Amino acid sequence: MSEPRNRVIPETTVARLAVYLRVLNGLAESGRTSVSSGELASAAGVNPAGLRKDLSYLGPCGVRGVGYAVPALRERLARALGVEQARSCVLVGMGNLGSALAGYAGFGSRGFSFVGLLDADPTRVGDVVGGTAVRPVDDLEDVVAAHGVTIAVVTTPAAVAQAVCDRLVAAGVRSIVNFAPVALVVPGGVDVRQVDLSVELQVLAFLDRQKGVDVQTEQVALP
Amino acid sequence: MSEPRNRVIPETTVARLAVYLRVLNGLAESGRTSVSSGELASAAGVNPAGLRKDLSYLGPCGVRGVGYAVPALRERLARALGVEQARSCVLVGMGNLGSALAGYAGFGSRGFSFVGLLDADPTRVGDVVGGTAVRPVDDLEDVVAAHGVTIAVVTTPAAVAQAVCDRLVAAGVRSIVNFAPVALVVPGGVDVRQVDLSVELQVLAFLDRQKGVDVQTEQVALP
DNA sequence: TCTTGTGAACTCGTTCACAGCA
DNA sequence: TGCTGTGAACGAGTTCACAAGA
Repeated sequence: MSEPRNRVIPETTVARLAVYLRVLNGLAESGRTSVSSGELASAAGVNPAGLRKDLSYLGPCGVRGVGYAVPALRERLARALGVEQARSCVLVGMGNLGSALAGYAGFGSRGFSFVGLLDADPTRVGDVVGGTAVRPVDDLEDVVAAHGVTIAVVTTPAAVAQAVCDRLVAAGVRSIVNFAPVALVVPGGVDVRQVDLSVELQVLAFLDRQKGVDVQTEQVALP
Repeated sequence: MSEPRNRVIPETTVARLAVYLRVLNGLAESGRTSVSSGELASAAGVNPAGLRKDLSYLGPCGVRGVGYAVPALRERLARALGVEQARSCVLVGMGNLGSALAGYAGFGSRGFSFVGLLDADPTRVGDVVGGTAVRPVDDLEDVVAAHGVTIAVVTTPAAVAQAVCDRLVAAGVRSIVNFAPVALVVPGGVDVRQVDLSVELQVLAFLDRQKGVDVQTEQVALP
């Protein structure tokens, strides 16, 4: 059988599979029909052996001595990631970041559709972002129930993120991406992925400063 | 001495140190003067032992039997992360996401200042975001040189990200946070941190779907 | 006695090297 | 011959358990 094996797929691998799928979509658009692990790996910015190991979690999906068939692999990945049918999500907090995410066309093509954009600010309610009208946050429970939403994105101010999270969980949401800079407390069975944009910058600054120190040290060491 | 040891600090630890610092800032505002590893860990969403190990890279900074002094630890972390003096950054691509990042007040308080906001679209040039005026992307080299910028944020469309990256590197930038969904190719000595917002959502969707499957399986298994 | 600091064990993910097969 | 698929070696990071010390 070519069905996925009973192995559990590590989260790190799932994240990379999503990247491979994005690259394959680009290749398919260019009319490419076949690709090697080396080429795919360099386009995705990973090690070729690692890419093959990642794909091996889905069972054999290439041809030895040749490479991978682009359309077949694309379909295989899409199915493994569950991108075949669009998944309904809600987004709470239509500030700058929330608006950016809601307006990002990339989500639609990757199997996500925002069925609810919610904000507590009455002046924002009614705005149309990415084709969807912003609704008052009081509608949260209604929207989640009406569409059977299980995935939510939180882009509220930190101060209200936990309260919003509690309401989402109570309404039936089981998976949350949190952009607010606080650690959310959730009951078991609920997944939270914490994304802190300024941490990325801070890590980079740390590495950058180390480079600077190294350069200084070298300069001091030189005559 | 209480100076940092010569150990190399893992990137994963650096990222968490930034989170601890954020939590400490909140505690300091509340007037808290002392905190235990357990409390700090739960506020940051990590394991207490791991937190202590993270802090130990900076050398001993707590009091056994008591905990950590909030102001002292705050200063220690700020110094380790290099947040004392503001670092100059440029941001290229003032679309939705770029505007959101540029307008995010959190960066200022965390030691970053955007000295250049650049965009290729003439209709955006002149807009003021977060107190800084948007300039044409042609000014890239001038801005980088004038401020000695070594850190850049790329929020352009994917199609032009590599070209922008090449210009940044040629101008002297050594550290890049890339939000465009392509793997940037850079020479040695240049760090790139790739952030793909839709990958977060995709991983979450995968986990969410697995839960659904598990539930279904359970339901099938029930009488 | 309480909490920190840390070596040691362990788990997880990555890399390597080569067997397997068109 | 060439590239995939994968067990095995390796290394990084996390967790544990306890010694050290206020």
